[in-house]
Amino acid sequence: MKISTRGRYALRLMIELAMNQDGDPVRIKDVAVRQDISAKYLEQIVSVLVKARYVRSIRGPQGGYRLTRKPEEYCVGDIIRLIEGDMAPVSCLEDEENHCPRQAGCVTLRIWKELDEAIRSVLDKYTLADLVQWQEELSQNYVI
Amino acid sequence: MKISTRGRYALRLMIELAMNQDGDPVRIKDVAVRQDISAKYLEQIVSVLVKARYVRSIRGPQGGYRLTRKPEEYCVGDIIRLIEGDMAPVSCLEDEENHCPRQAGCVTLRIWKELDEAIRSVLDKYTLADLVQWQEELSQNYVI
DNA sequence: AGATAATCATACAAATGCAGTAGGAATATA
DNA sequence: TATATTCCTACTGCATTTGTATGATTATCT
Repeated sequence: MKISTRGRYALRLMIELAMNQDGDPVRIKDVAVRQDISAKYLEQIVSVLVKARYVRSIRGPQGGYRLTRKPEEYCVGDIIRLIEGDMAPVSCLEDEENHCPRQAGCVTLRIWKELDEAIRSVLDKYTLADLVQWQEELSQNYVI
Repeated sequence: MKISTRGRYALRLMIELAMNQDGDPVRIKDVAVRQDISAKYLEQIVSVLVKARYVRSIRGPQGGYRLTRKPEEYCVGDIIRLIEGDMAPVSCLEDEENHCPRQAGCVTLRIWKELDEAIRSVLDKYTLADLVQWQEELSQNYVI
């Protein structure tokens, strides 16, 4: 039960954008180098973010990407779920209503629901702003 | 990020065994029918449980499987992890020590650690005895 | 002893998802 | 017009998942 590279890459990309919100738009190529990710692969990932209006793209030279909102308005769970799909640990819990015919007598479901809640609460607890702040704290430690 | 059928089937199998601890050994065939799982597939899963000494097998006619310990001595996480492998949400957290070269400057790691903890705490919170009890409560409700 | 009922072992296979690679089209800048 | 960037889509290799299939082994019962 792993988070895929797509989800993790998307989050790292979003952190980079959040940290450069005041400067020029951020190019995929640069992120790819800094984060050691295939640029072509990152392109596919960012295109999902663009379509969801999480980021805005600027084409042509001096182009790149920018967040459309403030970092504190993106919670980690939103980004992960957008790229990764539903994060429910079992498919019974994906939709609003459970379609599993066994659900009435299924005691394991109770565990999965609790697990789902736990996962959700961690992922929805932090925003990009938190991650940016941690990153800045980290960098400071290294400079000193 | 889903729990596989193998892990879920294993848990349901273990619940069946826990509920029949006093009676005859439980046959795979019967569990397969009741739980609507391929018997041959279940055989493969149970063999892992046998090798780990989570259950004992009795061969030949009137044979089947039995728990080796009391239901309250199996926590859900143990069963899931045995069948499913490590449940850490990222591979960096699989081993005792993190081998990722990026770890020192990786802020997302903090999220994944917290997520790992949350998952672990839910899965390790309940034992087979809890599940058996819930199952019995459920059945009662239907009888009345 | 022999038929039978169960577990045990292993190989195979179809489907799916993951993690990219590849090639080029579209667009904006200088 | 050359260039730098995003955008689009197809393809591919690999691993994992979810089983099937076949038969060997072992114990029981008549």
